[in-house]
Amino acid sequence: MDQSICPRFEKAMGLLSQRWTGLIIYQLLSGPQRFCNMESSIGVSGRVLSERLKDLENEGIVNRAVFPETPVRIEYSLTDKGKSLAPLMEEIEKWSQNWLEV
Amino acid sequence: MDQSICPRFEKAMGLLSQRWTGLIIYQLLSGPQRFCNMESSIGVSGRVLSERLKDLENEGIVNRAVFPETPVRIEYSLTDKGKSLAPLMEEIEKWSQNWLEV
DNA sequence: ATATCCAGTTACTTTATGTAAGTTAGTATA
DNA sequence: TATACTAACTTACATAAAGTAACTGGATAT
Repeated sequence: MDQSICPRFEKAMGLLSQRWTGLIIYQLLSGPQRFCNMESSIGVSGRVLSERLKDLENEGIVNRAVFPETPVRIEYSLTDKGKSLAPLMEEIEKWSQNWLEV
Repeated sequence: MDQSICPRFEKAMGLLSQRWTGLIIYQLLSGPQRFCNMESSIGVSGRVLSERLKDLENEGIVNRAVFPETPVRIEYSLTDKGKSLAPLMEEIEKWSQNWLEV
């Protein structure tokens, strides 16, 4: 294994190539979301969603806000770092529309 | 699980979120590569590299060319569909440079 | 008292990936 | 003739990641 690939690029790929991470970010680009909402709209299991949201929070990509209502409301949203992924998501969208069949 | 996410986008994400797929495409953007070369430059095991290259060939993203030399030379390269991922890779590169530490 | 809701967590199963050795074909070397 | 070397895989086995479904806890509503 030599040094040819930029470590930042590798890290970014490592993030995006985690299963569900891309879809989670994509969903959050349309606004803050609740846990149960993401679970059903993305189709990811609670076990993994919980894990991914923690990772993304640790990476500074996702923010977690607690509203002590009844029942408790917790909103996940994108930080600036997270929002800065919008152009990348648009590229994926464009490519998928130009090159993929349904 | 509702219908909110475009199925093409989901498929694109499904491809990119396979471990190693992004790095394989990224490496191939710099030109045709041989199996043993990718194995060492990316750091992926032969078992998975073989699997990924077959998948990408089936998707029409990668082309496999056999040169009957001794020992045999097999070159993997990107098809037009594969090359069309360049802008997306550039976005990942840009984002990683702006937002990630090494 | 029982049930409901959200946001998770836990235990257990299935799938994906890593590791290291083996295979095949064509030379080259001893 | 026998052994060795190379590239490109494949196979068998071990470990890690993800899926599934049941469960928890606090606050209410029936």
